Formats: sequence, structure tokens, C-alpha cells
Amino acid sequence: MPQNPDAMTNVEIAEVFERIANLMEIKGELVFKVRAYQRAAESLRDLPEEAAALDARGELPNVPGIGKAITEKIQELLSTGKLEFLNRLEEEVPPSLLDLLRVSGVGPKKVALFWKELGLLTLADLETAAKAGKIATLPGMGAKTETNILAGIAGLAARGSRMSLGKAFTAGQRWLTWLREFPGVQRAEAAGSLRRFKETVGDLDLVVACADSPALMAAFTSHPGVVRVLGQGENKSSIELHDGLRIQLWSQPPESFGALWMYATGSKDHNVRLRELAQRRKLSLSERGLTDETGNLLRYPSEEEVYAALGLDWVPPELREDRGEVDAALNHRLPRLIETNDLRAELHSHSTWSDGLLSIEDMALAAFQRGHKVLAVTDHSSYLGITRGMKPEDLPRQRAEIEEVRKRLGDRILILHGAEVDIRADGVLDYPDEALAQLDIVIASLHASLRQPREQITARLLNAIRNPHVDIIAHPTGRLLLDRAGADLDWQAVFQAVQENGTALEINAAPQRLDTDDIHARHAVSLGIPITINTDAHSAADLDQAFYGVSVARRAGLEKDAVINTWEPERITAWLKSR
DNA sequence: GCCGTTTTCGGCCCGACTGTTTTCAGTCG
Repeated sequence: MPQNPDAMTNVEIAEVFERIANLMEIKGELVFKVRAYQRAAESLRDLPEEAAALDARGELPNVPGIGKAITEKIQELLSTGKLEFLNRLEEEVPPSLLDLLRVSGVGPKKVALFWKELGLLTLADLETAAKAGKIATLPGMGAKTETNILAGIAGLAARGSRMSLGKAFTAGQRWLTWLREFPGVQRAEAAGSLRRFKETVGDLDLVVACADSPALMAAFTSHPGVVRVLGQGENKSSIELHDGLRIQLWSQPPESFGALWMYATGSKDHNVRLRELAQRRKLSLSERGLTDETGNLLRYPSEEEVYAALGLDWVPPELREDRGEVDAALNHRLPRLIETNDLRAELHSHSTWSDGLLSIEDMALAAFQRGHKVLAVTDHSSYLGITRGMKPEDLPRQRAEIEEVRKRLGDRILILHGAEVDIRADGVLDYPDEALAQLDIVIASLHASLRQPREQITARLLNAIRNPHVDIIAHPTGRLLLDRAGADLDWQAVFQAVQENGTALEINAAPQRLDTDDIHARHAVSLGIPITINTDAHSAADLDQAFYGVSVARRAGLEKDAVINTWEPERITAWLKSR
């Protein structure tokens, strides 16, 4: 069945449903209806295939959270790009009100009140009304509400939306060190999306087991870096720092730490699933523990004990996204996820031959020191001037140097001579086949002209995949998180081509890339496509970022054997030769 | 609006904190 190449993507459709949910909430619709649209949006974001493809096979209603009504709305969006239901909703509820929801402390109920009682429509209206003291005249509101709203509006601009996983990780480590040194803190850990290794992180969520919680919370909220205290209680406090970073800190006594850590780790949807499961067992799950029918609170120091009390295996945080992991834990069918120390090879690295910082020998030693048995040196081709890439005629001299280093390092590490070859804007590879044939391993990647239309840029990638010398497609979309959107690929076509050609897809571990993402990596492995996790190292320190890539693989549910980098050197070379 | 080892109708997670209230609604995660 022919598909409309301009059809809306899953992400775009999800955004429509999120808009509907917010508008309906302001309108005062039943919260469960609102929740249904939110769930549908989340489901769409998790889909490895475009909704258009699923719809062509009549499979949309099989997607969790998508029923008859929402299927029809998706079909209307796919065929017309518009939705009559949304148009009518926007006539009832002015869409400019959605901006007001972004102010912290302001939710749908307050927005509805501002709109209906004071006729406010925009953020500017709200600011003017707050300054004029009109907000305090509304029922249930006072002077404090007004100052909070003004502070919230002021904070909107300063407040960065989300941060990269790398920034979150570094900040998290710093705060955990501070917490662990605080008297009475027995344990301090990261939770939230940082612990689940989501590709971007909103707020930092941290948890502690602490004997003297009030003292800790007081110290936390009066830390010198704090510009605003968003909340302070005995068990929970929230602060905003000068750079816009928000941190939430939860505390429970050590005997309840397991339930607290689970709760704060989320995801929200995973928690909801667990609470439903508890309910069916006549229990109630909260961050304090399980409460039985008689009101008796059962406390658990560790997460394992809470999961066990619900009849579940412990679920690795990276899987806690309500994508079927609860059922798997119930049936003892969770995957045995890959771990960072399973890695034996780095197959994408740069040296001073292009834009790397170290010589081939120093890179090889750095990789060896990190437990690797294989290092592929894959310097850039010359298409991108900025990388000081290599001409094909440079390759024999580089090969000679690699031979020298091999002699010096002996059997400590296997060095492969490779290249990261650019796929030019016209789809032609930067090196001729004769040059590629001389290399041990060839990576092809897109770096420029990423905004080409879907058909064009997909054709470009397919051309590289079909070249028999190309072993790996690196960071397929070329995205830079929070900075640059990736190529708008036709993933179905990409999957089919790599499947036919036995090409591997890379999960690029650089925290600003994390490309291939978890959703597509999961689907690729289900199709039998080999995955490789690489740091794209330009320095020794870059090699230490492999765990970010592993976290993507773990979120994708990957086991060790699905990832080439865990294989022994003989198996890797055999795989390369077989191609 | 979705969904079914209690249900095709009647449910749909739980608690902390805040600001306004004298008992609670709204927001948040």
C-alpha cells in the first residue's frame, strides 16, 4: 500500500494529543479522558514503527492506550494532517491559555479560573493581573499566590527546559557527594530520569536514607547555590539553583528506603502499574512501603524486597517505562541486560590523523587500560573540512603506522585499521570502493545536509548501507540532543536495508548523541540486526563514556550477545570477514 | 477514552507540600 511521505510522524501526532489533553483539562473534562489522551501520546512516542505503517495493516487498535476513538483521530491526522475535534476544542478553549500551564504552581484549575473569572488569555495578561492584585481577589487565592505566580513567570525564561544526560550525571554526582557527607545520611542515591538514563533530564531527583531529615532539609534549602526554594517539608524539598537547575530531594528512614527509591525513580507510568498490581493484592503502595487492609505499613530497606512483596523480579531502572516490563517481571522473563564491563571492543575512534587528540599508539594503550581487546581506528574522511579528515591516498601511510604500533604492543590489543567515511549530500561515499576494500572496518555516517526531505536523506543512507564494504552505520540520524534535530529517516526502509546487507547499527555513546535511540535499537534487535556501542572517542577520557551507550542498550532491553563489542576478538574479525 | 484472572459497565495510583482555609483543593512527581 502506498504511503504518504508527508504523513505526520508519531512524535507530531503525540504532540497533538498532548495539546488536546491540556486543553481538555482546562475545559474541565473528566480527568480519565485527559489521561487517555496522555497515554495515547506516550504510546505513540514509544512506537518503533510509524503509525501510518501500523494503520496500513489495521494494527493501530492493538497499541496499548489506543482504542476506537483515538484510532479514528490518528487516521484523520494521517490522511488530512488536521483534526476537526482539535479545531472545535480550540474554539472553546483559547490555545494561548496553554502558555499559562508552564508557570510552576499553576495548573489547569487555576488557568480555568483566571480565564473565566478575569478573562485572562495570555502570560502577559496573567502578569498584569498579578501585579494589579487581581489574582488575590479570586476564591482560594491570596497574596502568596500572586508573588509565586510572578516568580514563576520570571523563572520561565531563565529555566532551561531539559539538560543533557551528561550534565545531569555530573551535577548528580556532585550533589550526591555533598549529601553523603551530611551527618545522619546513611545512603544517598540518584533517582528519577537520571537513574533511568533517559536521554535528557528535566529535574534532578535525589533520595536519601536519613536519621535526621529536618536538619538535612534545612541545610539543603539553604545551600549557597539556591536562588529559590520551591518547597520544603520533612520528607521532601525542592530547590532551584542559579543556573536554572532544579533538584528534588526525598527522604525516608532507612527501613523505608527501598520503597522511596522506587517511587522517586519512576517512571510515573511504571509506578502506576505497580500500584494497580498492589491494589489487586489488597495492598496499597506508596513511597513509604506497602499498606495492607488493616492499615499496617510494611517497610522495606531495599527495592528488591518491595518488588518481591509484589511477586515481581527486581526491574532494572532503565526498563521502568511501562513498556511491558512489569508483566515480564511477573513472569520472570526480564532480559539479562548488557553491562558496561561486558564491552571488549571500541569500534569507532579517532586519532591525530584526523581530529583526535591522541596518537594511534596512545589511543590503543588507553583502550587497553580500559579492558578492551579490540580498538578500531576510524579517522574521518575529508568531506567535512572541520575534522581535518584524510584523503584516500593517506590511508597506506596510516596503515604503515598501525603495523608499527601492532608490533610494539604485541598481543595486548588488536588494532583494526578503519575509517569513518562521510556520506556526501548526493549520497556518494567519500572514498572510492578501492580505498574501502583495503580497510579492516568501514563506518559510514551522515554529518551534513541533515535537513534533506525524508525520501532524499533515506536514499542517501540506503546507498551507504548497500555498499558491501560498509560494516557499520554510525549515529544514524546525526542528531545532537537539545541542539539539532536528526535526519527524518524512513526507519522501515533503513531496517530492511541493514537486514538485507548484514550491516550493524551503532548506538553512539556520546551523551549529546545517544543515536540510535532505545526505541529503534530495541526494534533492530528484534529483527536480528547487530548493534554496536561506540564512544566515537577523540580522547582517552571519551572512552569512559561508554556507559551512556550501554544505558541506551539497557533501555532497549538488549542482552550482551546482541552487541558486537562484547564479542571476543576472533568473533569480531570473523564477522568482518564474513561480510 | 480505554479496558477486562472480579467487570462489555464501572472502574481508572498515592502521598507530600502549599496556601488558603478552619477541613481542603490544587499542584506536583
